[in-house]
Amino acid sequence: MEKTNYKTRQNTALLDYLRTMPGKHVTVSDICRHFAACGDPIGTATVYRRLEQMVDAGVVNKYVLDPGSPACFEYVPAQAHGGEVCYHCKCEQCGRLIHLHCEEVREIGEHLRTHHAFTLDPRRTVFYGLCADCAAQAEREG
Amino acid sequence: MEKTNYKTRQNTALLDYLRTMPGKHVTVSDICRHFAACGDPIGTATVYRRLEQMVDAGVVNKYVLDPGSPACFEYVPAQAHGGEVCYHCKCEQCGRLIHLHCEEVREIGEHLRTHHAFTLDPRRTVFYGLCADCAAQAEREG
DNA sequence: TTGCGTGCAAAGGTTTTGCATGGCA
DNA sequence: TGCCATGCAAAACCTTTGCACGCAA
Repeated sequence: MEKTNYKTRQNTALLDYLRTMPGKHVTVSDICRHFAACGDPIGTATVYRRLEQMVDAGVVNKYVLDPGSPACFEYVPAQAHGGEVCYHCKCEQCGRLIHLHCEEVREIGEHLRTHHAFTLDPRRTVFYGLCADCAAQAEREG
Repeated sequence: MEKTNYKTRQNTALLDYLRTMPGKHVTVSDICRHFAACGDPIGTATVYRRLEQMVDAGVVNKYVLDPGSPACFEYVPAQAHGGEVCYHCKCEQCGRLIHLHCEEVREIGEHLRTHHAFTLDPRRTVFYGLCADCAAQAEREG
């Protein structure tokens, strides 16, 4: 269902920028600040619109943390497209993003489909929680 | 870290209302509309403030789905306090929210903790994908 | 009487949308 | 030339906060 995709300066620049940091997450304001600093500014609305397209196309992942705080976007490396899909764990404390390639984890998708009639979308699904460091710290603090 | 807790009309009414629908999701505007219709209105700010307290106390769960759309709140039945949380599947197509109480699904948390040193937070984690109906429809059209 | 709880209104922030202009094809 | 993409500004939205008043203890 991808719409037309003109090759504009902004479109190309945005994708190139995201490609330089696969797996890293950035916010819309991060992106706008970057291009503004480069002397090649891109409008906020345009960034939102292009990003939404990329998410639909599966090229970019979108993560929603808290309401009020901006959403995070992340470029998905090419090898992950359509083949090696990975899940993500996001630490609520330090924001660290952990990639999962474990087969056991992927089985959850199978379980959901067969037992719950639900087709899981790994691109959109994020496991939230605490990473080892932050969990240990929370443990100490009580 | 719970603060003082006066027994006010609003506080009691809100908790009573939530208790009538354990496991169901409501938004802040849902709540306000309900009490306004009852002729016993409660201010929006108050609802937010009391809800935040209840979340801290573990009496209520808060789910953040999409930015822009309101957060969902859910009363946690007494027997569930302290661990018995459920997972959620959100259909990207029709927006339907499905509750999961399956033990197999919950095992994913165990796996993540033991094999990936990640402490899963079920209250924040939402599985995105397609429900049975929408998946079937996508199949036909695709 | 003390101090928290309440509610209104306004602020704060992110995201979306309307509309005229500019650029790709 | 036709039409989509862009960008500015304003709107829409949820949520938080400031402040005066009311009510529980």
